[in-house]
Amino acid sequence: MVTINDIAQQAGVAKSTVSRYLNGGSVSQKTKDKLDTLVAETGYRPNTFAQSLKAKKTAIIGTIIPRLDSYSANEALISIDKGLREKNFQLLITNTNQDVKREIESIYSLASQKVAGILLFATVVTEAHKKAIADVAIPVILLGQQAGGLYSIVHDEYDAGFKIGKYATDLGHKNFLYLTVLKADVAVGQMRKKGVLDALSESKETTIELVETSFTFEEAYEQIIHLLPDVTASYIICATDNIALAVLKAAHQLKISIPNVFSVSGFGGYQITTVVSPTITTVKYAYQELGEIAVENLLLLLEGLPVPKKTILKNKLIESESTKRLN
Amino acid sequence: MVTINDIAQQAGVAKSTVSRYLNGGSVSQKTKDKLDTLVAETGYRPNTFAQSLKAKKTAIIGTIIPRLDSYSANEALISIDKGLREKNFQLLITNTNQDVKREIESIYSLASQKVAGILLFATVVTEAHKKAIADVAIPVILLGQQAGGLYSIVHDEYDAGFKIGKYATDLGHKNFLYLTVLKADVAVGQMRKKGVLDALSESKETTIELVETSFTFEEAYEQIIHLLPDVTASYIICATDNIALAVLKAAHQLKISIPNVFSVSGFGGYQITTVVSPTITTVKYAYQELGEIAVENLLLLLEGLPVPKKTILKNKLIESESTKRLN
DNA sequence: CAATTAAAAAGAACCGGTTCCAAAAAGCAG
DNA sequence: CTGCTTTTTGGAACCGGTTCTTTTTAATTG
Repeated sequence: MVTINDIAQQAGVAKSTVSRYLNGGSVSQKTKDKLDTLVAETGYRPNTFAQSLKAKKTAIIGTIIPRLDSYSANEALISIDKGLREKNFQLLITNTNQDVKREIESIYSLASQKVAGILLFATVVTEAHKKAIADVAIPVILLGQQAGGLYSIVHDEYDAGFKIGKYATDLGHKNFLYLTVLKADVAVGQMRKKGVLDALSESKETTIELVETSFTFEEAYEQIIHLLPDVTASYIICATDNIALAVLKAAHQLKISIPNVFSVSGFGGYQITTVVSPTITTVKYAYQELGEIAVENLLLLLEGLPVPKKTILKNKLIESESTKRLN
Repeated sequence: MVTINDIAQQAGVAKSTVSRYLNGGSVSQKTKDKLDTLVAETGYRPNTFAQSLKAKKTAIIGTIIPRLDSYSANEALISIDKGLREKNFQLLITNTNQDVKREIESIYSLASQKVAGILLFATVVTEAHKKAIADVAIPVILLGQQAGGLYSIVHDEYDAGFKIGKYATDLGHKNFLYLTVLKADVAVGQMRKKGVLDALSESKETTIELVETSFTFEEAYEQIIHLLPDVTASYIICATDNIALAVLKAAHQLKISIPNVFSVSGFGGYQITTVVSPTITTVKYAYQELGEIAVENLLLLLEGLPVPKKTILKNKLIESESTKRLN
């Protein structure tokens, strides 16, 4: 690989001159011409390590995502990528495969790679997270989860849950099955659920059964196909669209008609909810906006400017074919 | 940020001693203990830039993907990520947003970041690609597309197309609509199509109309919803599962019953084809295997070992509910 | 206990850039 | 043509690690 020294030597100038040339400093027309051709010929590109080593910083933003096939993370990543590109930052994506330990590792690992900032799609926020974030002296913004004292951008999970609960009881439903995810997930497992429960409790004589399932489609499907025949509820509230899809498939497999036997709704507003039949009632989250604000805030932090500790994003109920009025 | 010099100074030893300690060289128990606590206290982590600068290489593999929400790329990325992690390599993902110019840029950019190797999910392979790959003296493997002289791992596109064509004519279909993508895409736009056409030509009195559409669901849907009412064919061959999904949605919107009015099939074997109703007949590609082989071959190349220039992956026809026998 | 050997630590050079400062070259006015 | 200013260039130091060589310290042995 050709280095700045090679270029300097071939041009018969000092490497400091080449460096100045590369960075738009004052060089004579003569040496400029000489270096122009030399750089073009050799295809020379500065070693970014050497640059970053000297500069003590990079133009790289690290993102930590739980899964590579997460719809919500991908949607947000698209706008993050776009936003960063406009500001000449590079995006580094790290996958943790939903392993909390790897989330922590990734924070440290990104820090030793001297990324300028970190966007963390956390599943849970433990003390280890807080310690890691404090240890690495790098701006970190949590996405989709919140924790006291840390910068975070979150969806209004409680409101989303409440909207669904209200909507379902307004349709006249009384008996519910709620397919949730592990409680440790504060945003989905707790806030969202609390919204649902609060809304249901405003209506008379409602019952709700809680069953914990998985984020992944396959695991959820396996569980649901066994569970579905015994469901007596008239409305299944799924904690994510993925779970709702699993219910739909299981129902189709078991020849259970939706929404006639029971109504189903999800959370997320994944595009796929509009593609399947029946289309799924859901709450659409502002993933794209999440990404935009994440980039905006992170870049402000990098400049040392003040940024709100917590941003809450609005969502929207999308009424669709998978739910039915009872009264 | 704490550096090796800080550690050395606080421990009262030379930085070379600290380096030796960190890399498992011989150090006395006394200094070992001292450094143990010091490193733990300060949370010291070596600056990877400085390390890579000296080592003149990294343990990072760069991947270039056309879209962040590409199912096929994501499926492959999952196994790539897994494979690399096992070998202690890090994965760096670069998105090009389907911009060929950015594909080329990314190759150079990854090179100046001194990645050990590059996995390129190319959409097309131009001369500029070949030049870039030659310029950067780094192993590059093309995924999903092929080009003379370059390492590549591809799906058997021709065979996939032929399978669908054979299957459809066996069902008794004669009149086809083929929704394809831009011709510049050799793998999908040409090879796959050729397989279909060859299979159809083996059957008597078949007609086929070709219409070019987009890789993205939304664009394809917009086009198809206008086109569908006038379709006279009995079978719509979609060049990707995404397009097939768009046809399904448009049909549902227009109250056209599939497979009764016409049959529909895709290519890819996306999970979602098994979730929708009707489930979609498709050819399932070995994305996971693609990722595994990609990692395996790239690591062999890094060791200077011989690797086949071209690997062709098998695929499998998945017969499903979206297609119907005519005879 | 001195001589020999092994283990541990220190010191310097290097990786490939950037930046600061001093030196050289060029330009300009009197 | 001289002296002064401005522009261009060269040299050295530095970023934070690793590695090689040399020196110091500790252990072993006759």
